[in-house]
Amino acid sequence: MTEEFMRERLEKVHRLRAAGVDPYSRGFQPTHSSEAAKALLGEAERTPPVAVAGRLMVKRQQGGLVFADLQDGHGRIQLMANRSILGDEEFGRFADLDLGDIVGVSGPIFRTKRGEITLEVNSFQLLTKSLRPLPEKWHGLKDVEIRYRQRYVDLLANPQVREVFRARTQIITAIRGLLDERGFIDVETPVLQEVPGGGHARPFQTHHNALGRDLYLRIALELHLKRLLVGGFERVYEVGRVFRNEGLSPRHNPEFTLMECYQAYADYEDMMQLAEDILVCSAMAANRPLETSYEGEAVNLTPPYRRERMADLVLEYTGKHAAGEELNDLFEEHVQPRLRQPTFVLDYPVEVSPLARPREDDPRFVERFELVILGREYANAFTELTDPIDQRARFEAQAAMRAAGNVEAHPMDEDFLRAVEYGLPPCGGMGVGLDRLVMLVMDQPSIRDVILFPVMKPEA
RNA sequence: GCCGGCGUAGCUCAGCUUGGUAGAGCAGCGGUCUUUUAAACCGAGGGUCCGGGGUUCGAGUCCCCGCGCCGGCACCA
Repeated sequence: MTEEFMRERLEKVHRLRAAGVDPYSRGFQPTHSSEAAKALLGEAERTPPVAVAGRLMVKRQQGGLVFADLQDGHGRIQLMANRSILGDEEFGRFADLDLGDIVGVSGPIFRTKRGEITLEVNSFQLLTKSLRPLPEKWHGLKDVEIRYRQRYVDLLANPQVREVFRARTQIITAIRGLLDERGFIDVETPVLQEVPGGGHARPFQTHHNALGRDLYLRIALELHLKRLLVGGFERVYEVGRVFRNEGLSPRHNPEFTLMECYQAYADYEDMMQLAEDILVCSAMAANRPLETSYEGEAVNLTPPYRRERMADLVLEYTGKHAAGEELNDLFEEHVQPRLRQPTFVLDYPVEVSPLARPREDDPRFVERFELVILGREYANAFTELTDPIDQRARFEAQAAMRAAGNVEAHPMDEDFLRAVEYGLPPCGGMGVGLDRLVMLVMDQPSIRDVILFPVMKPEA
């Protein structure tokens, strides 16, 4: 069927070329978007001619009239071609256009008897001939496999999907704006790294031919950003892709987008404030309310968020006094899934936080928090460890775990230690997984719904 | 990696339990129709039923293997 369909369209392409029409032409200049063209009419009966361009999505022929919906980057506008205006030949050419074709049209805007704001086609130009059939106009494209593999079809067939990705961009732009406004500078650090540090995750390995050595794709942004604080930048951030060689799930894509920021002379209390600001600014950027819901569950993102020490939460939910990795394990198993409203979980065990500053009153714990909403983490931050002697000891402890077979233990990074030995100012830092943030704000159930081209196995 | 569900026309879906060699709507094709809005009406088409094997006189349907997708677990601050 596809073969037959495409053969017919290809024959049409040849016929058009033979008739002197370029089915892949250019030079059409739209004067208005579909939205702007519709807005132009106001209360008037007719406007002067405008030019719009886009893809034909629906066609309805009524004898000497053809109605069609033209979709552009902003929305849709109805077109009406009239045989008695265009003449037989041009009208025939318009009626011969296919769904999926990209066309430029010119003419005045008016209102039909049914009240639909419509462009009366005075002239038109085929810009791009489409060779493949569009998904169904009413049900759209539902098959998730095609939606993810051929996102271009998903985007052109399902307007809500375009809105999600537009919102994603608006959220990230707003977060950048917030940080820029506060004096953070937007930097770029290496994706290809000798030592994949700053987190606990299995890295992707690659190879540089000319250097003749293996490199890793970064799993986090942290260690290079802190080097920049050593260099004298006092507030830095990066929005960047990181890569973790782990399983896939509705919450995990092997590559995802992380925002990390570091602020000299700040601590994790400041980062909590910043986290709240980022959540609020994200919801606003996407035009979503703070009192909202995710997959049907009510959630209120209005600050201030509850703050609880991890040890207190574990005691409350399990009745157990615990410390170290056991505390963290108990928290993750018994507490985190039950934290539904936004909660800052404070003061992690030092054993699971090799880059964070110990609490002065109890060095078994560090000044670290994670922001948990609906059982999921949205931010991870600490008052950074600035003592190079302690940092070296932490790395050595991690190296021992690594030697004992823990592949996710933090690797030794001598250059980072050297930087810290020059002097890292006291600072707070935070990381926010932006994909999951967009999922929350836009109420999307899968990370694949907020990543344009998620990782898939090969077809066939 | 393990467990479960799913895979039928370009798209959205029936048919599978109770085997008898495939159906609808939209899209496409041919025709009628000058203000339509999921938009009509008439007509003729269109399928390696994910792939491979097996059981059977006969498999879209039952069994086995494989592939892909979805979900859960494992993994994953």
